[in-house]
Amino acid sequence: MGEPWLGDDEQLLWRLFLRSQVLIEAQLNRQLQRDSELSGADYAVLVNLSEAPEGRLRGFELAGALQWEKSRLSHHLTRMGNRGLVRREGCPTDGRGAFVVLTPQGRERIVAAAPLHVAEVRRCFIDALTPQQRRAFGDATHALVIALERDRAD
Amino acid sequence: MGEPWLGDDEQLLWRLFLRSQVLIEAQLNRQLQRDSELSGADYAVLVNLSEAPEGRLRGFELAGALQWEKSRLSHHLTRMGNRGLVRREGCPTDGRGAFVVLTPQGRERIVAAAPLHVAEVRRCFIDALTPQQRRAFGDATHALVIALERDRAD
DNA sequence: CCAACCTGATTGACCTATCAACTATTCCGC
DNA sequence: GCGGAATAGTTGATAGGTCAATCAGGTTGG
Repeated sequence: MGEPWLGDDEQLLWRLFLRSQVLIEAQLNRQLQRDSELSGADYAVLVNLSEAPEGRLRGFELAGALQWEKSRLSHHLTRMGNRGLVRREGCPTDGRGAFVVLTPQGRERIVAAAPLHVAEVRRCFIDALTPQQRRAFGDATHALVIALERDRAD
Repeated sequence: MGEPWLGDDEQLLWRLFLRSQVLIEAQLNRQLQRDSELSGADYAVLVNLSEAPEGRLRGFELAGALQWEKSRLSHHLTRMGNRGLVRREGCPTDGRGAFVVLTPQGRERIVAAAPLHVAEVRRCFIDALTPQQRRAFGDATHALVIALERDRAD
């Protein structure tokens, strides 16, 4: 299926999708910064660590979960380390590796931030859609993610 | 509607949405860079200019269309200017303002890039969805954008 | 057992984005 | 018209992201 160019409806759909991305990302980053002094990236790191046993993960696990490049993770952890949110710890069983550990401070911060952030997600994403729209949206998004991941072959 | 925390299905929906954003953005940026040596940001600027009469827009119009901060636009235009893609031109009727103008080079580049990019959008977005999914998805995304824009009150 | 290769992670250079401060001009009410 | 507010745009400092190079520690085949 599919001719070259995009039809009007297809174009509209695409532009709406792009716009929704930009708007929602901006809105949520604003909320995090305002209420919790965290960036979206900070939040994602903290959520992953806080859900891991003992608040610790190997670097490559964290990078995989976030789908970040290792160098991005390394730089970001350095900055978060300077703010006292995380700490690096050598791995006893693999001399190359390191654990990333949530500090008590970091845990406090994510515990305080999460409810506010989730409320904002609900307010401007979940509650903006009717239950039918949510189902349809989830269905379509799922198809999209499947296709994109097959495409990347990862 | 809407209790505090998110249910499992809501959580899944949200994480799918985030993931689809990351994947599709990465995929399209890769394609643009590989085939046309343009970033997504470059492409967005060039599309907006190329669709404007005479390939020229006032800075604030361009910033509005892209939903960019003025300083981001200014920096980005400087860089694109250095690469010969756009040019700044004073505005005769408003001494503060400036036009951003597509150079012949810039037009060549966007004309060459667009078909390849559109083909990729079709391949990994449009064609990944069935016609019903497209309709439902468009409907939901539209609701989302409306809500977000009302929210921003802009 | 050791050379070649792979993996986990860091670093530095460079590019891009954001924020706050600033300049210059226009608009507006009186 | 004039003083203050609003608008258009630039700049510089700083934070964040990407790429290529590097390094140390594992792994494996001959």
